[in-house]
Amino acid sequence: MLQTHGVKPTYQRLAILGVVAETRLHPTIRSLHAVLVKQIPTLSKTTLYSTLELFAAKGLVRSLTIDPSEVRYDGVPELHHHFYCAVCRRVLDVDITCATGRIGELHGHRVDEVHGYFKGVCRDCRSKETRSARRSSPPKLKDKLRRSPHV
Amino acid sequence: MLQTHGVKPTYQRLAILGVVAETRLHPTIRSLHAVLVKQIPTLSKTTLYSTLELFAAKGLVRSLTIDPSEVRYDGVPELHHHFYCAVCRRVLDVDITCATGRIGELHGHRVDEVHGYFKGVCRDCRSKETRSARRSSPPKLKDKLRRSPHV
DNA sequence: GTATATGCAAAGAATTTGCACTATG
DNA sequence: CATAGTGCAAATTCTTTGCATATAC
Repeated sequence: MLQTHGVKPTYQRLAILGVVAETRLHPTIRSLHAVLVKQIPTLSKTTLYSTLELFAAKGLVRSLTIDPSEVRYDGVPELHHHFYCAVCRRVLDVDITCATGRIGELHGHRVDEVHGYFKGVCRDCRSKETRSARRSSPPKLKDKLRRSPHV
Repeated sequence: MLQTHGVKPTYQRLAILGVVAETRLHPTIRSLHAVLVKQIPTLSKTTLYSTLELFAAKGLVRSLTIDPSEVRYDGVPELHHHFYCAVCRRVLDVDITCATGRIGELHGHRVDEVHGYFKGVCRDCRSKETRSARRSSPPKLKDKLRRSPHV
């Protein structure tokens, strides 16, 4: 997989690609580090940053800027779009194909990537919303869950 | 305009909304500050951050995360999508209406915002690309134009 | 006069860089 | 061995916060 894309398969890179490709949780650098350190105790975030940038350049992963505070990574090769829940901060896959054919050209610009970002409140969080929750004042950022769920 | 959205019209807010609403350059906090300080020398970035967060909450502007390094703001009320040029880092409007009707509901999730982000190289930068430019090594981030164009 | 808005300075957090060390072929 | 990958620590930059001052109704 790595060789076919011109990337030297090191121990770290294989482990990183494994996690990104098998999960659909759209991990962040931080969550990847938290998970992978168990397996590779010396793994640094520097390596994660450079490796994921390399993977993105080689088309092995896509980087998502749907979460305003952290970059998310997607290792599923099929082009698809995403939903971001402002409450639980999960990123979910959306399977509509609309606009995905626009890769190539648009208004004379060369289009390399198309990202469809839908933002709102996911089904799970909607059902948990209570009147008391709606009534409370908006949380400060540091009280919000800045940390996304594992991986 | 401000009163109708439940926002007290202060001097700063009027000036900020004026710039964001009249330009189509999708300004950042930094570029807004650079422009507005000429008119309001004491204007702080703190005020810009809190004001634009307020405007976004009231639906007066939309915040775009298409530029991975800075939040962009869009004051044009009509729903539209965006193109990001990886070379000159401009954000351009795109007039396709695809997926804009998805606001409301999707897979049971409540959708408040839809963002269509197209990324690539804009028409102007394509025509400027020379063989020597293509041959040069990728620039370091600090050598890239981190600063977006004015406003 | 009380509530809200503004602004400064400091803190917080994600990302990038410099450089030394290590592993790969 | 030479090249390329890794990792630590420091630096950079965007964003948020705490609190003091100023403004508005």
